[in-house]
Amino acid sequence: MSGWAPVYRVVKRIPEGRVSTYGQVAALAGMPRAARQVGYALHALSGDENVPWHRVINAKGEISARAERTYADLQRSLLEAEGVGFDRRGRIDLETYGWKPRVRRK
DNA sequence: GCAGTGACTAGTA
DNA sequence: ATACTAGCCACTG
Repeated sequence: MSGWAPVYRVVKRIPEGRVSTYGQVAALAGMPRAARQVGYALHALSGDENVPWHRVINAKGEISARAERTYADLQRSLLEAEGVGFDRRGRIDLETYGWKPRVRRK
């Protein structure tokens, strides 16, 4: 166990049907420049933890790709089950977005 | 302690 | 809009 408790606490605070970004979580956890570490922390999650890791996405409003694509698909399924909508490009719909993405959509 | 790595971001071309 | 680059910071070997 490492010092990721603040990160997990913040992630647990994300309401159902909403999403947050790595950078936002990092900032709220007190490590504004450690967005990458947030991803690492979630990856290190055993799964038994009660952490809604699927509500954390990148600044573009998309699900970040990782080694195994199956987990990305699972994340999308979990979000859709909570009522989070996706557009054709795989972006989260602004309706369910907690804040605006940094990049403009087409 | 140094080098490589990654579920990130912001900037530039 | 996409592709590449440079910072970023904690973990691993």
